Amino acid sequence: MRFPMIKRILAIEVKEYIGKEVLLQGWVHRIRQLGQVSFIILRDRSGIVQTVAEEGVVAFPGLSNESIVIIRGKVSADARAPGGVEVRVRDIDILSQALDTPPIEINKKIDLLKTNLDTLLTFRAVCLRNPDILSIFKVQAELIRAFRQFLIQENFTEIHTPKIVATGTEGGAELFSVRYFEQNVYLAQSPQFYKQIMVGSGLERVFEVGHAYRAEDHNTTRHLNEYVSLDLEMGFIENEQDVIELQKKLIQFMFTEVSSNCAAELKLYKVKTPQFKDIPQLTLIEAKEILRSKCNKDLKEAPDLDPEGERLLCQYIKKNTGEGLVYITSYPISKRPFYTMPREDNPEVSRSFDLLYDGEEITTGGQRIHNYGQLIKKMKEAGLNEKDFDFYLQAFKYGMPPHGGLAIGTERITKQLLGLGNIREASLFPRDRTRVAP
RNA sequence: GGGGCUGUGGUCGAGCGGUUUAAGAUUCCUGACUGUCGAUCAGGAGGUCGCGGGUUCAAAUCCCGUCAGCCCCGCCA
Repeated sequence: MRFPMIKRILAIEVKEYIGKEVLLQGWVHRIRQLGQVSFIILRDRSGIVQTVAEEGVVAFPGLSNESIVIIRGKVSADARAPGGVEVRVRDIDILSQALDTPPIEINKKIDLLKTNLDTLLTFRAVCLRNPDILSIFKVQAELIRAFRQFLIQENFTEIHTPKIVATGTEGGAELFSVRYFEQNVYLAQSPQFYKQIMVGSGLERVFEVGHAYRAEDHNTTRHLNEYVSLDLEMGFIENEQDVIELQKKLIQFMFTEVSSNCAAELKLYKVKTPQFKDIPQLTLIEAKEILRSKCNKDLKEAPDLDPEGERLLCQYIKKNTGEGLVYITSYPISKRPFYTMPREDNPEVSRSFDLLYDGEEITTGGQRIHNYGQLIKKMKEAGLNEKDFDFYLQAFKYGMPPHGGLAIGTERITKQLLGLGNIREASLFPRDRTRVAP
């Protein structure tokens, strides 16, 4: 170590050290060489800062983009520098040299970077260095952090439930099968049963940030076979409206936090968080009627909206109310899992809901059945064997409060917020129909 | 699972039977420039046009197969 006396500072802190000697460590983001003066742009976790080498870069053989360096120099205020401050290079040490030119352009702005998604994913480790691409995951981390903070404030307890399970939530068709010593097990498609059990355990209010696995043969811009689910479940509710009310506050909090803590990242993607007053609610029947009468789309007897219907409906709602989100409620019970609570006044209609955000579903939730006998009956009707679900049914047999919950798709809300074209962009290392590496 | 489409230097792409020695942009290398900030200017490097077969006097271009990828639908977070 050549400069043991000086502590490292970050790029963002340079402006606080005008006139002082500093030590920076980071990546060579870009070199601009002009005759006898060279600009070396340094990148670290806090951002980028300009350094100036008066004698040119020839004094530092081996210096190239992406090499890891230690730069020592004096901070000077200069109106010509970006941000009005720069570091006058005294010395550079190369900690780790980049041996080759990166396959994609790391220092390019996102709107100038024309690289295809497939290439970006193939060179994922390299392309994540691009600050604009990396900022997607700063926003995502903030969404998750805010989700966690809000729920903790609301007295929820964070739980971690198994992803290796013996049975699925709905039966087994969309589950990945895994060899587990001498038996066959599955990857959990949802923490549904476990979070309900934990409501019954006495925690009342629980949440989980965890992976969910879907062995569905889909290949679209909004599906992953492994995704991060933001789940919550709460006891002692009146009905699904209590869950919706909580989620409205939750979503508002998440967006407010991202808006203030990720302002630069949102600006980069030219987006703003939705500034909703109140998220409107439509029953499925009302939604279909709007589509039929206002959007010239007749879904007839369809038990759900199709993707085009979701897009058109959101456009209509935005035009007429300014809201970017909309709840769809009262789905037919036949379209929902067996544990979904039916309405007392109409057992064909469920107390479940979806939340659409700019034309795409980001949440499904609802009230669940808490009556043991009713649950068994529904389970049998769904063709499931109650013996396989004894671990789950125990929670109900000995008394279960009325409860409900929901799940938010992390990659989906990230994609919708940033206006990304493909959900794979919102996953660090996406798992889709064919991609299992990197 | 069904349907549509695309594979051309590191990256992005034009060309879609014959003056094509495969355009252009960007990256990279060399040179010029003491204030760049998508630097600029000059020069240079980099491609058996995904792979295999076929049609033709002639194939990046047409046909078949194959592999890879993208998009839409069903389903869902």
